Amino acid sequence: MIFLIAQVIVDVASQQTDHVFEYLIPPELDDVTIGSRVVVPFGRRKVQGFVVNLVNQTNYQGKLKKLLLVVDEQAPLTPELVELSQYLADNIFAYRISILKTMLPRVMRANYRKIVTASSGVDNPLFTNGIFELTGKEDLKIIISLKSLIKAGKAKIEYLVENQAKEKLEKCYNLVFTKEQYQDLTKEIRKNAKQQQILINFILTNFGKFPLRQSILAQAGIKTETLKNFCHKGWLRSKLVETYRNPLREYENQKIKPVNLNDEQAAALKQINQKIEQQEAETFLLEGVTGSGKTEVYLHAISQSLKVGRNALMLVPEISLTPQMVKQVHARFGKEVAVLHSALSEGEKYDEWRRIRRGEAKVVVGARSAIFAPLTNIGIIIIDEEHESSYKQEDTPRYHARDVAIWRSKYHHAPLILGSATPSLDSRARAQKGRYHLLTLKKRANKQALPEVKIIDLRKSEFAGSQFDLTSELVDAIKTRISQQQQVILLLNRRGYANFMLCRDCGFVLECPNCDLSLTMHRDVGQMICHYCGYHEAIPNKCPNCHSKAIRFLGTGTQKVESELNELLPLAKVLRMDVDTTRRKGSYKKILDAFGRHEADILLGTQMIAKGLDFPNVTLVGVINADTGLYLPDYNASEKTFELLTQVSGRAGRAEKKGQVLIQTFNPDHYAIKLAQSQDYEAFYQTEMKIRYQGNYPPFFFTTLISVASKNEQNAAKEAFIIKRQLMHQLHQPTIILGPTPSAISKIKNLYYYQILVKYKHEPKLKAILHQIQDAAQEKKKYGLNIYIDNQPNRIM
DNA sequence: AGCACGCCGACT
DNA sequence: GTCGGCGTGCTC
Repeated sequence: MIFLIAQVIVDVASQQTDHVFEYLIPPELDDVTIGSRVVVPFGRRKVQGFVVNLVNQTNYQGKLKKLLLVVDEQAPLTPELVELSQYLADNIFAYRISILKTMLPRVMRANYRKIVTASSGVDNPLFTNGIFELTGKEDLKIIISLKSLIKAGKAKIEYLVENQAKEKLEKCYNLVFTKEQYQDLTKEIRKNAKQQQILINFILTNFGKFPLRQSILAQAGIKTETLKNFCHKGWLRSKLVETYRNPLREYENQKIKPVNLNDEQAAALKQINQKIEQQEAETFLLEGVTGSGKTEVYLHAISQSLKVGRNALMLVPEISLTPQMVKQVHARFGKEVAVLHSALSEGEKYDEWRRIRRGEAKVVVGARSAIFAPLTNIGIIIIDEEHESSYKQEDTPRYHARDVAIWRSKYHHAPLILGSATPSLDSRARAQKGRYHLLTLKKRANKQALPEVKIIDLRKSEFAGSQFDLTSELVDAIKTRISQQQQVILLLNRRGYANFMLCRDCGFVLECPNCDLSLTMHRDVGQMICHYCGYHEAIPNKCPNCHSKAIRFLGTGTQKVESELNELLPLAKVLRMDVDTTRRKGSYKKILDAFGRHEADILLGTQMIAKGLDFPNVTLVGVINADTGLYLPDYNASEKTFELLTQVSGRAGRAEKKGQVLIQTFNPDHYAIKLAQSQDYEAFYQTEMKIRYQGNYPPFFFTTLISVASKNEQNAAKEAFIIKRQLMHQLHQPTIILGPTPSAISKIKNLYYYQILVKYKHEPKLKAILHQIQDAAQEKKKYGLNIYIDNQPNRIM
């Protein structure tokens, strides 16, 4: 079927352009398909766009323009992804173009340039080599004079759409003679030309395997100069071929056999495999205690999917995409694996993505955005640590990878596994209702007992040293473990040295001038730093308000605990891991590798150390303050605390040696902490559900958060009230509308935030109303009002 | 979004 | 007169 017209979503993110624009397909571009990336004329500019449909009829009254270019040989988006973008646009209040762009590697975003070229004979000092490139930062005067030149026909403006995606090329060598002819050539080579002889022998022994890539020849010890020489003599011909930047190169040639499953794992797998074979969509919630071997079940399910000729997609949280984990999957599935995560360079991401798109990779492992991997024929989707909040993107498009996974699972008639030791209440409740199929793993795979967890009541404990951070009990336990050459993980969910500066005379707290937050003291850099906007100033030595010397730095961070440990345990080596020590690329891996080699006794860090780490020599986990997240004004504060404590406890005693966990808290009777102690997820689930029911919170209600931001506090509040009135007008019982209230951090980067929370059970009209609010938001942006809509937000603070 | 058109006040 | 400020409307 030949189509005449392409329907295109153009790369202009705005309300008024958030629909298809139609273009004629010129005969030379008849390779265009649904999902093609194209360049089109748009007004007097040129923009990139994506073809979402091909048709033969149009309702458009004006004259259609023609497509200018089809950018890629193979359409980057599959028809499935094009369809998915429409579903998401309807549900997450984002422009379709923003969704299409997030589905692709960053290098496939167009680079737009505007170039003014002088006509021949025009000599104007503005131009260099007859060209002036507009960057958008020029003086008004310059723009005016350029415009008048263009008007007078003395210059032309050109709009360029550049493709940033570059393929890596590698030199490759082709044969030009027959084997016999090469054999004859051997005689022409002088006896002392060792390099040439090596090469000719190589050619003869590897005959038939050519063309060969430079990298392979180099591995065989053949020098570039010799190859050049042969090409010069006409004995070989070189050409450039496309190659992949391979992030997994270092893992090549390792293959590990699957591990046998215990009866629980096998029973779970059987249910999953059945759905893989029958090609039926079903969501499984795999609830398994830490160390129960969920990963092994995933790997078997992936094998099964490959066995029936289908592909597999697996998501893991960014933080647990450690080399350890990637290695494991790669060792099992070898070259069929593609990985997608933030540690890859843009080029590597692009190449891994292309291997997937071309069907060369059958197993994809990646972080959140890998849920858009252009895999076809998916047989299984897995989301590990499904409770992780990082699966929801925090800025637009605010998609949740879990929702996308459910959509894709239905599209492909493939099962979806959501795995966790501490499932999100949402998922667990759905399993209760029968919407998900619950599978449980209660035993640890290596038959190790769960670690023994003890709570230390900070209100009646003795402290080691002069500070009130480390109890004697914890420090003694650390000493014991270190004396036995074992290692310790310590969690403190706060970075910096001290949380805030307080003046004892006037009560002044040093705050960020741009945000509604106190500044954190970072002693190593001598600065008070805002953790939200990065503002910093020197640490004061007297109160900035009353000039009293009686100032105190209160609240403990990882830096302070680090120095206390150095004081109390001068012989112990401590590695600190938080945002401050892992900012540089690769430093994360460096710290973990060093700890793995036992170059340190204690790993002290924020929540980034709580998840997925597997160090067999760690037998003690200490939580320095379990209360940091407990009283945040958010409905899921208990859930997050329980999750964190359970996850971090799971780091202890993963091998033969029994683990021990010590949790320091001021709230030893809080249910989240008590149940984390007994590591009883089911009991926590039951308790928390009652509280959610009483408070009308998820999973009993759906939520949507609408926030309004403005430089002017009154304007933000006023707009929020207008929106509330609009909602009240159209929504009914039992929908609850809370607010507007200032957000928990009412000012960030000099913008004031007001928010409204809509809690609803069934509100079919809500989507339409929110779309109206979003449409109106475009207009209000002009007056400095930003309106954000977040469906099922992670946080409602 | 970004670009042009068009209408109105200010200034050489 | 015309320069240039911003409001308005369109892009297949």
